[in-house]
Amino acid sequence: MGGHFMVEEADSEEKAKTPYRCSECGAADIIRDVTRGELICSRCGLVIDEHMIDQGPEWRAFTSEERSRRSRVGSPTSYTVHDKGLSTMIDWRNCDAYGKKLTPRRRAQIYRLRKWQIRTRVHSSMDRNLAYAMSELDRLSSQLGIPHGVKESSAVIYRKAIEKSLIRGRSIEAMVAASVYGACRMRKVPRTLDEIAKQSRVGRKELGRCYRLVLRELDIEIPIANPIDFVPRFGNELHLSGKAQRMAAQIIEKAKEMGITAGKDPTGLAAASMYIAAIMIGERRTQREIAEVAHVTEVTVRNRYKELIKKLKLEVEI
DNA sequence: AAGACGAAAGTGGTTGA
DNA sequence: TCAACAACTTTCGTCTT
Repeated sequence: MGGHFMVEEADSEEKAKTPYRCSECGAADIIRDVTRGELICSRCGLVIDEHMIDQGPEWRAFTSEERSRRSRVGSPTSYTVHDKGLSTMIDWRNCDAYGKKLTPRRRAQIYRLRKWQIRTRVHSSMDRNLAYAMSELDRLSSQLGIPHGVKESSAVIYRKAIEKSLIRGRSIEAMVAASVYGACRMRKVPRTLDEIAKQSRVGRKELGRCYRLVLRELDIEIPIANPIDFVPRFGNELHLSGKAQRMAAQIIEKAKEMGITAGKDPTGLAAASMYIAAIMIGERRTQREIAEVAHVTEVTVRNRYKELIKKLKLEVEI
């Protein structure tokens, strides 16, 4: 029993989501792997679309479109150009160059111009910060291999953080890292705190603190970590089939229904259900292999999967 | 010999007084 | 602010395949 439950349903759901069919085998059994930004045929493994992928450092070769998109969030990377082109000052007197009073219409225009000049000046004070932050964001996101969209979200979060002046007294690096973590959670492309901490010069503790601050001060809706989101990434690292991954997802789903997921490490849960699923499908992996990709210990995998089997009444011959 | 198992002690974070 | 607490980790000896 249960060996292939609901696989069909998963299929139709995917079909509804993506119009794609595999050009190799014609199957509509397409898996969307957000982590890698790929659409993959789960039957033959053909990568159908990898356009969502973030190619890491290469993206620095800006297209003009990309440059304009980036200028929305950041500033030029050079420290020297900040004031260039902005050095004209608008006089505060409402007179023209000859000392004549301005017409009301003209005055209104000048008023708007002044306003914008002030605004741009405020911006330029942020620029130094942003310039540094964005280059750090570049580095971090390419090292972590996160997709473009998530990076953009990170930038938006960071900007909000600046506007609320949350950066003061904290390191830029830490706040960038926290923004990235938040964006990953938001976009359901989970990275663990540890993974991010390892790539930045920020300790796990500090990163967690900053993240919580960001969470509290800017009210961003961030979905609670879902173990299922880890499945595709871990699954690919373990070379598990799509079938096994779906099975793991279903086990997690069941566990959630039974309410035994609260307070448990989501990565541990993902690891355990993948262990079970792999065995059920006949693609057994050792606890050690799984523990390694999930960054938890074998003991945790063990404890979780014992609990899952017991509570979910899964019968598995180990 | 590698993998799985579980006990015991330690660690960092949350909670409630 | 502090102690209790639950979850997770580390370590290690034993059992199983």
